[in-house]
Amino acid sequence: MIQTLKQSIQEAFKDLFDHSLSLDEVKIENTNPSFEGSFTFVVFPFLRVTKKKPEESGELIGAFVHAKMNEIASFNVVKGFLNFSLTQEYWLSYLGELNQLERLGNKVREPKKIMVEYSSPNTNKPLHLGHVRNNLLGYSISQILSYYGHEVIKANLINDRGIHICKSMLAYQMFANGETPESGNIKGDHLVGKYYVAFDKAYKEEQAQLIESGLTEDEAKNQSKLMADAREMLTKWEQGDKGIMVLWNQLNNWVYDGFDISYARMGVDFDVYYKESQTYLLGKSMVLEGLEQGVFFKKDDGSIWVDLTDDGLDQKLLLRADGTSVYMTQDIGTADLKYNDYHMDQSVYIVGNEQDYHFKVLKLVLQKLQKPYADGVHHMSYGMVELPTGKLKTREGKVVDADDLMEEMHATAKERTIEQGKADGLSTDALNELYETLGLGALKYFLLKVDPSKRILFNPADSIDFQGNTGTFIQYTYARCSSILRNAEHEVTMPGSVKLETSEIDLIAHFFKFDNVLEEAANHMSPALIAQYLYDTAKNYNSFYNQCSILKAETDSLVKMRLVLTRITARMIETCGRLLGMKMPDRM
RNA sequence: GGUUCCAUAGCUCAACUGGAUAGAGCAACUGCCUUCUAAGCAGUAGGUUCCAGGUUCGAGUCCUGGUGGGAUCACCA
Repeated sequence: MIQTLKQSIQEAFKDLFDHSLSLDEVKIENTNPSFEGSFTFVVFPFLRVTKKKPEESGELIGAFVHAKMNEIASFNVVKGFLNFSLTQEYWLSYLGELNQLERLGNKVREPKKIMVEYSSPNTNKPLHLGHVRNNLLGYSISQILSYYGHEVIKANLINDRGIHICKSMLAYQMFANGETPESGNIKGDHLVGKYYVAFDKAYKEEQAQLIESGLTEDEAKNQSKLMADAREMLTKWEQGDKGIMVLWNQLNNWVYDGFDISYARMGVDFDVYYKESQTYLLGKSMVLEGLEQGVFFKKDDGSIWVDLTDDGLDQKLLLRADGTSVYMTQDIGTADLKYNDYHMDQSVYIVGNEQDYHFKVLKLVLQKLQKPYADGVHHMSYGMVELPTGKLKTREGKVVDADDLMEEMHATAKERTIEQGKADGLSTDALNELYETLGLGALKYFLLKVDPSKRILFNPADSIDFQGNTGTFIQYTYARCSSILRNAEHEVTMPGSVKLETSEIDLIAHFFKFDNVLEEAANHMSPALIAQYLYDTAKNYNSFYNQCSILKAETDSLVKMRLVLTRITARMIETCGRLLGMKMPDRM
């Protein structure tokens, strides 16, 4: 349809102005809602070609296209904007097509194999709100890419080694008295996180004492026994010390058990797990290889660096003087391992924008090593979640815990449902499922509707809304559609000719935009575009619902057509909701 | 200080990548349940798009320079 319109305009230029335009030059936009019409062609850029005033040019082109295409009911020109309205017949036949579709939305023409790495937690503490945004973004982006037709591998890279892990291990040895998740009746990741915080507390006390005894801050840091112990533990770990390995495995397994529960509740999953402990050695060897090839250089103390000053960056450390690896080292190794496993076209990292620099370096390093996958490395950078007091910091207890948050959302959903008197007639199990669907739906929509690149300010004092532009509103609309479809006695098939109201045309025209939205969302990896579209879908439907009677419409044909509208709305909401990882309730 | 991202209604966010009179939600106010789910709908009010220039038919969007904020520039991960 858009294609035909473009061709007609192309012909109009040929005929009227003897000028050939490529189809790419002809841009069709959606008409601004405050004007009449559905599609708009802006003539301003072509005034040099038409050599006429904007209005006159618009009229000429409009008349030409109108005569040529019988889908076009009318056109109007406002200043340099040529607006086309389509006929009722066209919209009806389009609705009929939609009703036949197995699946809503076009697929990508050239599918790619894409790995999406997300979550990537550290095993020294439980997940917090920041991870929740990461998990939801990663999962949703995977869903969108996959639905659009790409082959997607969801990967989770677990940071299971390093000094931070040793800190919680050390504190566990010192303070835990052998506490286990069972004995303490505490989720494994929370148990380990507790000792990570305990380490920080003990460390701060130690520092305060040292400073009190007359040392400067720097001296105090250097003389810290706790930090020295942690470093020693890291060295022992790298040497494979038996006792350390046992402790390490035990704590990590507790954390994994905890994560599994949180992931399951969030509704996210992974196709493959990588662990830093399995990739850092590979990274080291790649760095040494690069050194041999002369891509990197060695400083006098034996540390290995890459010089990126020609690329506008600084020199960057790749391997410490003592030969131990840094963050970059393991990421180089992981990139290689991933590619050897899957040979994907693109490798997407869902990681916060605080690491923009890191990923710039990583990509450059891989390019310098002439890895075939280097160009496919893409950092999907997103904004941090912050509290009114600033960044989330587990060590300082300034954190919104993921499990607590999900539990609160569930509780609030329960409260609201009971308040509304909608909890009657459902079993306890069904109600619990509903609260979970509503609570998590509100949370997911809240985090995903925001442009990923922007940071989110989360104020724990004001709870996440259940009214207005919220997940609940979307779910409510879905439940409303379901209810109507349940009560319908007619078949949901397209009738013959019926007259469409404005609100009905608006809704159909809105469906028309979905292909475009899906493509944009996939190309930009932006669930926010889907969320926005979902909201508009619900908004349009509710407006229609309030203006038009569906089951009691004047004629059977009207009832059928409106049921089709309802069914497609429900499918659209369900489809888009799935792309965001949101479940839809049949009733609420 | 270098690099980089951001600044839109009281608050939280949009604006189809340069298009028409900058739109939603929350909060405030006014209507609408004997009728398919009122967690809804319709409406009122709320704006010098941080400031100053520039580019052009046209700028919240692009360029330059300010102001304010975030991130990063570690032998931390």
